Amino acid sequence: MEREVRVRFAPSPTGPLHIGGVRTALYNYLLARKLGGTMILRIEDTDQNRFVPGAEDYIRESLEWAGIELDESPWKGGPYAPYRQSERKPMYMQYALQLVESGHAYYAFDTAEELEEMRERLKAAKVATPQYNAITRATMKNSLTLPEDEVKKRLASGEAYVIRLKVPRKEEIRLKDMIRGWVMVHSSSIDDKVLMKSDGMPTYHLANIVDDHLMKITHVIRGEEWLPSAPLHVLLYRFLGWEDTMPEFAHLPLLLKPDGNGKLSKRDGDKFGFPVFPLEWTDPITGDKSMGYREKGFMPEAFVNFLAFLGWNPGTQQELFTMQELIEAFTVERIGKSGTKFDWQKARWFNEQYLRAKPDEELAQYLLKALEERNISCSLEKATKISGLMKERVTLPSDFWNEAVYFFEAPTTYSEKVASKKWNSQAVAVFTAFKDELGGLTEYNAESIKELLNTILERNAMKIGQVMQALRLAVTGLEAGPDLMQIIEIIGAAETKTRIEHAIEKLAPYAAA
RNA sequence: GGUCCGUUCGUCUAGGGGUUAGGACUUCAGAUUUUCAUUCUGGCAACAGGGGUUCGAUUCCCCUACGGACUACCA
Repeated sequence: MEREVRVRFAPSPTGPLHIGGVRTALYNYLLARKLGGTMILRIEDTDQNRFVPGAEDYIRESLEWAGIELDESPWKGGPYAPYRQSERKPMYMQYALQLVESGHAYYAFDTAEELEEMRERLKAAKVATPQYNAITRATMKNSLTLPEDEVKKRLASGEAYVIRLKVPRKEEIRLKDMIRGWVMVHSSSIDDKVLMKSDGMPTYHLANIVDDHLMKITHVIRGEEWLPSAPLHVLLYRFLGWEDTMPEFAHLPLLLKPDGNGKLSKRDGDKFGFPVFPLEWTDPITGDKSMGYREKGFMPEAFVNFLAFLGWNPGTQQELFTMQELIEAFTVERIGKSGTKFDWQKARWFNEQYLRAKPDEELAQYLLKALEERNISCSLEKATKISGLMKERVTLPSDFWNEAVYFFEAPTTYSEKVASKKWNSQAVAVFTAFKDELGGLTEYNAESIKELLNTILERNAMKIGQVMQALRLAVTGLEAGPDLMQIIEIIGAAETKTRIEHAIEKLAPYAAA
């Protein structure tokens, strides 16, 4: 009984998709592609109260950016459309009614106050888990306790009601999870979950089973937070008569906070100083901004590679994977069982690796963009050269500008440390000759510049190590950076001359000392 | 509280009845370099605890501890 593999990612549009969600989507995608199956996205918007404008677009854009392709989705359509549960609303009631008719569900008329009262009562009676279940339902207002004609009357009068699942009192429910193996839960620990809400919408529990069945889903990969309700879902498949085509389940370990307490949440981004969302998000109500990996300058390939390794590994020493390689290497069996703490350092490391693998000319685009924003003109050739010099020392694309400002702007301040240690009259003598002769070079490049410097040093009976730091100081104002001769080549003879002259003037007190 | 899930270096993890318990990130030291970074070499660093089973347990079983999730007419 080999069915065509169909997996789905089913987020609800209640806010920005967080990286845990992206990882879930990624694993679904990897499995689908690995097995030649279909990747489906379904929007779970059965809670109208929690709808957040823009969230759906955010989900689409995030997945697109990450390179997770959808074969069927609300935006693309597909053979099982619609792919928004709100648009599928008319489909659910019949299944709920089917369950009522077969005796596996019932109508309940209890008000919110009555439910609250019941819970309070049970709590007072020291019941461990106050819930609407096989025992307590006998004391509530539902079609199990009310006379039949009373129920009909209430229904006919349009009174608000919900449909609840009639969970068996004593039954061992077994569930096979691809990651955890057999999980056993007793039905007495599950309450009579609401299937249809009083607003006519199904709850997640009903909707996801109905849709997964109708959409012929074969594998459900979702977060571990769903594990406790998975037995309930098994029950639903059974009562609906769909047990033989029930999908396989895989519950992913959670993404945890770096300090090891609880799952990674929205607020952690600000707290720890790294993004927890793929894209920047502005809360439509509060206007609060949350940073995103894309805006931070992460490359989608690095982001995906890093995410894939949060809870999964190929079992080899290889760490850098393209999406295609991930697809080939991915297996559910190699997903870990335990929660994974988020490691920002490692995330940065992945981005560095990807950055360094890029050709200089491509990296130059980041620099060019930063320059454009500041109205500084620069040729592609020059930007490419600078990028090549900088690539070993950047983590994020923004570093290209941050670390290379001195290529475009003369220093206004000088490192005090180097000035006091290395700036002296002998060095100044060398630089004075150096800057004057620089313009006379027939061939102007890093090599000839170095040659010139060496010649002058020889004349003064000095060694290169005695002046390099000071020269760097004069040209860049800094104490560290890439090869200085290359910098001087890129900056040009005239500009270098000006900078040295300026430095000699400004640093005169040090030379005198 | 109850139910369920989990626990190998600080972090991500490999491994699996007998191993010097391996790698990566971080960190430290050395080498190279005009500096810093890179690179290279090397170092520190782990099987939560207690019982079993076994000739032998980090690995299998149980208990404890700790961590986490869930416990809504939210997903």
